[in-house]
Amino acid sequence: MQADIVIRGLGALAQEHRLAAFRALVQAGESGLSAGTLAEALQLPNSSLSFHLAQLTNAGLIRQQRQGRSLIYSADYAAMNGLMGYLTKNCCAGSVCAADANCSISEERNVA
Amino acid sequence: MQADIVIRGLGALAQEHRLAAFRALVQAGESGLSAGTLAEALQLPNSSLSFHLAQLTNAGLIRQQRQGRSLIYSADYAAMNGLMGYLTKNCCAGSVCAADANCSISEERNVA
DNA sequence: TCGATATTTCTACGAATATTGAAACGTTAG
DNA sequence: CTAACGTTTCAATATTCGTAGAAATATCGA
Repeated sequence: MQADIVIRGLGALAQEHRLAAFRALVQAGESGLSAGTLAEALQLPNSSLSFHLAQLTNAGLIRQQRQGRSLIYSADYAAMNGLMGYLTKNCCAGSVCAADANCSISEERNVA
Repeated sequence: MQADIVIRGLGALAQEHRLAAFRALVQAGESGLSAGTLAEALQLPNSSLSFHLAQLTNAGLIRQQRQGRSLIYSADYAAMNGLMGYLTKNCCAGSVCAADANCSISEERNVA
């Protein structure tokens, strides 16, 4: 995991509606939620939500899958884990979360 | 930890120079680094770095402390841990980073 | 095929962010 | 007190983001 994708992931989550959407998708689990369901849950116009879902998709944090007329979105847990792994390794040197560092991906060494 | 401060924290880290600055401060430990040292390390004009440090400070991720003519910045580990805690609890329901869960799932499955 | 449904893309615009030289501010040394 | 130093704030500008109605695209049922 390199800084570039990490930054996109952080940026994707750093917005009220997107964080809410991602939380909802994480909670929804593998089966995911349709765009319409999410729009209603978050009280957002469809076009606005679509914009945010595109951001999350572009950051690799969620995935899209058509089911009939609906598009079902679901959280990409692996991507989120990668993000957490980077933060744990690079931004938590001092304390609690450093204890979990060896639990994460152990292969990469990002210097830049 | 509420969503609002989490969003500010994520937003603060979601930028190339700020992520680099925060990483450097985490690495520097409790003693921190002066603004000038950071500016040189990151190859940024002082005024640009100052803007980014203000963002990080405003998000509560770093602290400032005067020492002579210099301002020493240092990472606030507790804030970062709070951020990680929120993400772990709210955005990682499914898998590895769920703290208690299996640390061995995605060993080599790192999708960039 | 036609019309309804689900969703995205287009468009436009105000708000927020990033950048950097110049000016201002606090601190220290002489 | 004055000059130099370290840093921030100001000002101006360019870029990106967030929003939401309208138009376009894809799918389904009749």
